[in-house]
Amino acid sequence: MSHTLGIRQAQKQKTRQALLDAALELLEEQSLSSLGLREVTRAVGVAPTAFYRHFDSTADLGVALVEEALGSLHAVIHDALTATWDSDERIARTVELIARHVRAYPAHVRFIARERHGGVRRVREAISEQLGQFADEVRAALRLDPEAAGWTEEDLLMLASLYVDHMVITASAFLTTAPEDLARVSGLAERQLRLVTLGRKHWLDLS
Amino acid sequence: MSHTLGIRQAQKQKTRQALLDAALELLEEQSLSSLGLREVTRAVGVAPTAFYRHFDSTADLGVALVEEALGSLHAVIHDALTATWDSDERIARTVELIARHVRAYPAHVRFIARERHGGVRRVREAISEQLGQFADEVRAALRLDPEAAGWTEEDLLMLASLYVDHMVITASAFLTTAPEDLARVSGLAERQLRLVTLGRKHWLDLS
DNA sequence: AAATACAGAGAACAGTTGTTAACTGGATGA
DNA sequence: TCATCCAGTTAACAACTGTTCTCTGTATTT
Repeated sequence: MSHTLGIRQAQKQKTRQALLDAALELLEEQSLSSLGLREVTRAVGVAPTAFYRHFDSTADLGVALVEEALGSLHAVIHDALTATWDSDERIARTVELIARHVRAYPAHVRFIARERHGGVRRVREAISEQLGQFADEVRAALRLDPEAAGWTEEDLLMLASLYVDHMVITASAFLTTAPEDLARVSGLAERQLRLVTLGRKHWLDLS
Repeated sequence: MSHTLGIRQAQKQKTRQALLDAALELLEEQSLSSLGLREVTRAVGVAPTAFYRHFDSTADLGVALVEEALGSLHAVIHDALTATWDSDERIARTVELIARHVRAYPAHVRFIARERHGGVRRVREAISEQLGQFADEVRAALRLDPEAAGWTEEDLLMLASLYVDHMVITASAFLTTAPEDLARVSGLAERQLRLVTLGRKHWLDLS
């Protein structure tokens, strides 16, 4: 049911995307709070004033980038979690999934890691909301597992948050690791996940 | 053996500290990569050129801030880890220690969380080095525990990294939490630590 | 075919930035 | 006491910033 865009709107979206792409690249070596609107338009090759046709400010652009970087991940996470392998293989595949994603979209990952605690309030809030949503989706997926019997929703969310935070940390670690050390980082992340999973198995032993 | 500084050097250190303090405050609502040298000197009330008597650039100042924020923490961490309470109380006290530190030095904590993945390479590296050192110190402390029998050094470092990362995340969470929700965040962090500790207890069950 | 909407261009604005050079005046050391 | 040092000042620079207003040309609508 996707309505074909007119020439005009199509061109507009193209410029908008060019601005987002240019910004993302410029953000590889600086933070959003130092990104200037002129800098972005210069990189794209349009007049500075054209920026205002798409965004109110660079902060506004940042919020759009959050959507671009995290919006499409919900489906991926859902698939990864509902696949039912045995525990150890599931861990290895999850870490591999993260590694692939970082390789495919390094600039997006860097942006999220950087701006999660960055200097622009609205962007922090947008990221926080998305990650909170991830945690809740993970919690829902964990609920389906037989092992979740006896767990409170609160404790499931506690575990889900641990997983999500660990995912972000791992992604960021992949980003700053030289190619020859990637395997070491993978191994580290896997063992950490295995330890957490072990804790999960014994959570109800006596509480 | 601390040699009394001359009037001259004393005054110099005083302005230097004033620059660091002003910068730290300005950094509460922006990132280091957008912090201008004139901005800092204006806040202190000295001429812009005076800045160069103390730092080459704002990146240089950032590295100094890392030292100020994390340098004094090694001793604190050491004390917290060698104290021998039983496990659950130890966890509660650790989380409480973090909460206190965040309340006492919020700007320092914010700075570290923000610049850990921030836009200035040298500062990222300085933080990474300090956190890596923390992890190694935690590993050494874990080694002393009877429970570490049978553990490889690699696995101990794996666990230590998990603790350090969790500490940073928790500190950052305290920072962005309204006073009435602090208890909830404490509870969450404690349960996560308890789960990790549970995994630790069963790590050698069959590997 | 004519009227309108609107993405982008152009020019100009006041204010900001980092950095250089030459200077001042009080603490320091001979 | 006198020469030296040096933390901080003053003034000036070219370059840059976000934002405003006015204009243009083409796609869209009537």
